[in-house]
Amino acid sequence: MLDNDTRSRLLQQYPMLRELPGAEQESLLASANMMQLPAGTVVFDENQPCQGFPLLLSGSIRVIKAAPSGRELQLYRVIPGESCILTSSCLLGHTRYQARGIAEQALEMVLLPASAFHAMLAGHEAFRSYVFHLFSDRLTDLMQLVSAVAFQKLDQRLAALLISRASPIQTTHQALADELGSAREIVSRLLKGFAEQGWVKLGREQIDITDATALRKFAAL
Amino acid sequence: MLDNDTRSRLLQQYPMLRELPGAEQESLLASANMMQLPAGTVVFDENQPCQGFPLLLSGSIRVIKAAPSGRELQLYRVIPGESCILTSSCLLGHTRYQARGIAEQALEMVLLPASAFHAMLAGHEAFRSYVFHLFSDRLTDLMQLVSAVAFQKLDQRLAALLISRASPIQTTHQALADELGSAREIVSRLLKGFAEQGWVKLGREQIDITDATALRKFAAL
DNA sequence: CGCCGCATGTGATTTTTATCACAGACAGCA
DNA sequence: TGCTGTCTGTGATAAAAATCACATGCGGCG
Repeated sequence: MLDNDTRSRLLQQYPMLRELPGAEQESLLASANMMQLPAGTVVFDENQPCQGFPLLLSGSIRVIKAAPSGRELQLYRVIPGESCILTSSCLLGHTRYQARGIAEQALEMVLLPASAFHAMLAGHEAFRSYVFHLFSDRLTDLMQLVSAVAFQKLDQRLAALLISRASPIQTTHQALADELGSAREIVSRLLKGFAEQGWVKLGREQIDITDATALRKFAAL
Repeated sequence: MLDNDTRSRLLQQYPMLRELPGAEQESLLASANMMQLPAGTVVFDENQPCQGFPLLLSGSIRVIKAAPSGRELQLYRVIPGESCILTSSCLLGHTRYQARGIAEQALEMVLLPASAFHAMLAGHEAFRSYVFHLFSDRLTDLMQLVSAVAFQKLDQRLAALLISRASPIQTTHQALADELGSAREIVSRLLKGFAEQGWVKLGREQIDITDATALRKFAAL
């Protein structure tokens, strides 16, 4: 059961819900639950069965693969409005999660029970189309990622990662390494190289991009 | 327009089509086209717009990412009954292909026009469910692949590839390398190692697995 | 048979990434 | 102010892969 404020935020983030007939919308929201999770929470984990369909209101989820060695690689990030396609996949295929989801910041999300998810999918074009597009986008992302991991050198991937963020990038080298699936020392050394080229300026937990053009060019090839 | 033989093969490979009401089925099949392509044909390529939805009757398609260097990596293989999810993704997202599809053997396939695909998706639960499951399976595959490429050593990946095939494996080292996204020499050397362990016996364009258990164990970890 | 094209073996070398092992540095806090 | 935990820099080394450069060899075909 959701309060009015939550409802309106939900409808704002997920416009497709607005297309539901009123009664339907009512029963859907009645069956949903609000959840709040602190940053760092493992939202779901590999091999775990799937609870329901999450609709993110605030915060973000890093979806990662963890290697036994402790290294990890980010598959993608879920932001409000996007929901988590991996969950759809689990719910549809009745399989288990194949990755881990970690709350990057504190999360607010609404959890739709599996039954509601299936009903929505069966009954509502808007919802269906939303889920299809999610799938489609993720598939594209993942194919890009595979290709990058297989064929690109780490320096290029790092450069691409940097330019994908707004300039004073506040993060640790370890976090960047985790996103790229590499080790912290490597990232540190590469960043040092970039700094020597005058492309970035390094500080503690901060990276300023000073020559985005050069970085971009380097990332492209 | 399809002949009767093609129709019956289609319905056999794609049982979900049988669930369509007769008239519907009729119009669908009327709009479809039969295609035959020789082995080696590039069925679709990166950055190309999408023609329609393929239903494979025989043969198989290797879906790959090609690096500028000439190296390539197989993302997955499409076999009859499976269709090509990448195409769905294109049709749904109105984007272009993000990979290349190559006919591994001669293909027979039926091409559904985009309009028919959309109509089916909107109108028929069976078809929808079919497409959703395809998406779901591919997503799982791709996540596995990313993880393998990022974290596993080539020898393990090669071992896994070998045990996934029926024993006298008829292929070239180059083809294996292309599937793994690596170079021929590496595969040759690794195979030699496996042979020295007594796990396989090597011949020209042929690999016999002599100790599947050991290979499997090695692949697992 | 002899030749040609592809498939494979292999050494040498380089590049890239990972690992290990610390040292210094900074920030917040007691 | 001094301590502590985290973040970062760096050298040394190892490991894995890629690259280059040929040699060898098999098989089919003219």
